Amino acid sequence: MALFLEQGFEQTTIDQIAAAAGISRRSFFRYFGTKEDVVLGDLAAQGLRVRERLETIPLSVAPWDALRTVFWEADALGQPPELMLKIARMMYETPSLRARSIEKHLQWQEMLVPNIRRRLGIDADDQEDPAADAIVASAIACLDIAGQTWTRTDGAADLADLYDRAVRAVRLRSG
Amino acid sequence: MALFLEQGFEQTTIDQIAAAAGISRRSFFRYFGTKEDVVLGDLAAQGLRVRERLETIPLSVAPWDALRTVFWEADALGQPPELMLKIARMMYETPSLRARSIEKHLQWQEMLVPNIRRRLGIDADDQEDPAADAIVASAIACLDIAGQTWTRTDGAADLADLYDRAVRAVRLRSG
DNA sequence: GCCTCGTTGGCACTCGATGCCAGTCTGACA
DNA sequence: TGTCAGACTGGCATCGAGTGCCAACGAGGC
Repeated sequence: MALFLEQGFEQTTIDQIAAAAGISRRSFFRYFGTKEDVVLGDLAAQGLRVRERLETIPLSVAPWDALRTVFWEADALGQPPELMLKIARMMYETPSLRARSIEKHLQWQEMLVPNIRRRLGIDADDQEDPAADAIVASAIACLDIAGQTWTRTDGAADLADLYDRAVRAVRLRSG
Repeated sequence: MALFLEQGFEQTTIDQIAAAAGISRRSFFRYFGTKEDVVLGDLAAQGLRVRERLETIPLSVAPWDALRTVFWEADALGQPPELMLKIARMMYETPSLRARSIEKHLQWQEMLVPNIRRRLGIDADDQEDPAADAIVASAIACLDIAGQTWTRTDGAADLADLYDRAVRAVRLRSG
């Protein structure tokens, strides 16, 4: 990660990473399927945690409220904000990273939709209703936008607050 | 495209495409920056058209209504549905294609947000308001979900109708 | 001491993508 | 008609990501 931040993601080769980590190039690919996974590896595991947490929330809670809750509990940044900001900025500026992160978020989608479908009372074998998918996709989009805005303001604004404002804008009748 | 549909996107090499097109491998990369561009090349141009069309819609029209209008006018499929279905299915099933298509849609985002900001009356130099970004991102997410649902139902449902249902689900107060 | 299994590293290879250079074609111009 | 510029093309070399295969090493069980 230090190498990435120092000289850029695309400019850093696997050879450099392997050398810095004291392992062989071949071993690197045993731990990380792709170069992007070094940065985005947590996202997959985080998705699992979000899903598990979502299951514990009563089905009576409306989709948007339930999603809002689980997003921020599973967040658990744990890293110093200054570092997070640098990583986030790299993510938003590197096309391949950005694409992969969205791809990972699509996996979140698959993990969360079944629960949201139940929440909406949609038949399990109804393939045609886009409601649950749309809500989850929009919620994740808002999460993404919140992060993007957060980086744009150099971390000045509060992430959760930005998310709320994003959701409000999307769902406001006057929009 | 025939090669892709026949043997799959990833299984098709540039050499095969070049040979089939009667050009050299090197020339291929002069026409298409990447292999994905063969499938997704239109998306970029389509984005430009969407933006231009959006500019012609009075600022008094609300964001969601304006976006809905421009999405379907710039659609212009023009292809037989059976073929579109196969291509769409390939797009949703091939990770690299899916990632690139999302990347292209992110470019749409950048193109459309300024107009939506004006529509919402947001100051041009207000970096912190996520409203316009959130609306555009959600709308594009709904478009994506509509397409995905459309493929899942083998093209049975109407695409525009699916989009409307997706948006309605997202914006419904009871969600 | 032997055998097994998991981890590792090296090697070769495929494939996407890029830079460089030389050849070809066309159209303008004297 | 000869020539010159510029666009298009192909071939070549190269880089970097990612994969398959096999041999070597080391820890632990029997």
